[in-house]
Amino acid sequence: MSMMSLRLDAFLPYRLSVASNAVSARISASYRKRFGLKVPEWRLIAILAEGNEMTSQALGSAARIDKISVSRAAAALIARGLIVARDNPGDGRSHLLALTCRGRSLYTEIAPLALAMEAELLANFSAEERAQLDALLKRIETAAGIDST
Amino acid sequence: MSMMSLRLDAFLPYRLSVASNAVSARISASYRKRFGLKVPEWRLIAILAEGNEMTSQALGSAARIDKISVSRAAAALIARGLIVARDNPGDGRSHLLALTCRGRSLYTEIAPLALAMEAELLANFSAEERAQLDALLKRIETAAGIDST
DNA sequence: ATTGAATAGTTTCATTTGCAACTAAATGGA
DNA sequence: TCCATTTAGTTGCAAATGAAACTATTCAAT
Repeated sequence: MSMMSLRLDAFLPYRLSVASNAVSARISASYRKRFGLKVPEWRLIAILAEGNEMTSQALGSAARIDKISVSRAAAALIARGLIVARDNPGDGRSHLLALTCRGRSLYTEIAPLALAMEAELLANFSAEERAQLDALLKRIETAAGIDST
Repeated sequence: MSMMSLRLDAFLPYRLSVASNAVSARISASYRKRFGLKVPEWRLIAILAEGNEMTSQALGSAARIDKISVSRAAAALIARGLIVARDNPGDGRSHLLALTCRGRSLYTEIAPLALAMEAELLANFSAEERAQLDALLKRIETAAGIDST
């Protein structure tokens, strides 16, 4: 039988891309419009808000953003006074980046909004289903190899 | 309690984007390298292979690609002789697009490869888990609104 | 029929992105 | 110590993408 059936509709990369784009279009458009933040900028802020100052590299690996995008996103955030860079005492090539007060305060504005939008999206999902989805996505990532720098 | 915890790591848009990018990086890089096809081009071929000739619009809505990208992808495929356009007898503004022999033969080369890569990715998933993942992704799409034109 | 609004598709232009080359600092040997 | 190599991060340039304007055709209403 030479008839292999590839229905695009049932093809994982397609499914994932469509779902991801649909979600992203909704949510990222919102913090883009309201706060002028692009996705990488928002991610950097979110990561910095979770902990302390860190280098571009650490930031990029935590937020899964390549170094070029980190560089550009950081430059934009610094220009807006949302983060600051200080020399890294341990390595003269890099800086340590941290949220400013304004950055942190922006974060405390966005985060609840982002969570609310996520909650709305997942309104019809039981806790178990959410956990399943999360677990399945993590397994997919692992299977695909964690290279998406 | 004013402490809302948004761990980027557990944030659905982030999770989806990372998973989608990881999968896409793997698979789309492969048919890009081997066949010189970009994602939209591959999608058009896959949709056309499923059925008969159709207009750009129908194609775009089936493949979830906006009309600009359809236009460009179709132009590229026509230039390579993988699809043909003929006047749409029913509407002078549009064309009917269909695979050429070469296009179909390219498809029969790629499709098994694509399915094999998908299978590899899902190797550790039971049939039930695959079905779950698929169903959950579809529900997410629906919840996010089917606008990702 | 004729005109005004809507639709299919393309093109142009501005923005975004990604790669490769670059600077600067650190590391690891001879 | 000095040189070669690696690593951190930035920048310049080319390709990709997206929004808005544009052309051509159809549709709807008079």
